[in-house]
Amino acid sequence: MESNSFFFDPSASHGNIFFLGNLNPVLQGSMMNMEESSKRRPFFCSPEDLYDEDYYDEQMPDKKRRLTLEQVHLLEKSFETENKLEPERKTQLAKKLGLQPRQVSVWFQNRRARWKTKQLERDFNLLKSSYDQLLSNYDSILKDNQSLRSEVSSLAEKVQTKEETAPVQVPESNQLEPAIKTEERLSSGSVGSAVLDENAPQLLDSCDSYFPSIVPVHHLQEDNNNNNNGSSDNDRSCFADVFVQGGESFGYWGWT
DNA sequence: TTGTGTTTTATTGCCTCC
DNA sequence: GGAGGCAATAAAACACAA
Repeated sequence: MESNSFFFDPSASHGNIFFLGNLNPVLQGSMMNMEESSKRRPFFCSPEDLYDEDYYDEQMPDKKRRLTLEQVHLLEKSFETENKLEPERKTQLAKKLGLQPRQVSVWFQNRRARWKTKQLERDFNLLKSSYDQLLSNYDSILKDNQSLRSEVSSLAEKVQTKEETAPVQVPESNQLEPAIKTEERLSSGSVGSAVLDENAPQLLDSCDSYFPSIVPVHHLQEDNNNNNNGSSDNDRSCFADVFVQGGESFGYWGWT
């Protein structure tokens, strides 16, 4: 079994017992009733007594004993400087704390495990907040997209009305083509966009998305198909065709 | 006081490195 | 093959509500 000496804190100012706020019932009992305990054994009168393993074996066989605050504090400090324990430091610490080297290495082992858990927790929270941020950006883009769409269709309506009431006079040879192009360009829901000109970023007929992790690719493909039919009202589908220039996306978050 | 959930100490078994 | 690390787990110690 491990050392039974840890109630002794060599660095404590009193030079013997380091009293904890949370002592186990056995110890608390012995402290509450000093007279009784002193009958059994002189109450930790010297460090040597504390190393008397036979005594502990009698009193608390195979019981786990918690480290004192002071011991933990020192171990924590040591852990801060280096979370791995080389043999020399282990023996030094063990000596200083009155622990078995094995106890020190076990403590470091457990401490690393705790640190890892905490780290995972932190990473999770970080990822979650980043995800939430993306989601809220996504929502606002959806809204923008929706309002732009309605703007486009209202403009298209206006243009159409204007053309019906006052047909544009064009040379005979070119009369048909521009009219068709206008229709095409202004028709909503297609992959192309009426609000984009040649110099504007072009839409890619692909599944590229700002949100690869949010919008599944197969979903985007379906949406694109719908778009090509010119009948989709799905906002996601519009978003799937995020503006892309030269094969690189650009957008809210400035990534390329 | 007791039941229950959490934390801490310790063990075991497996893996990697030298 | 031994030493040391890690994950999983046990069990004691502890906190706290009812």
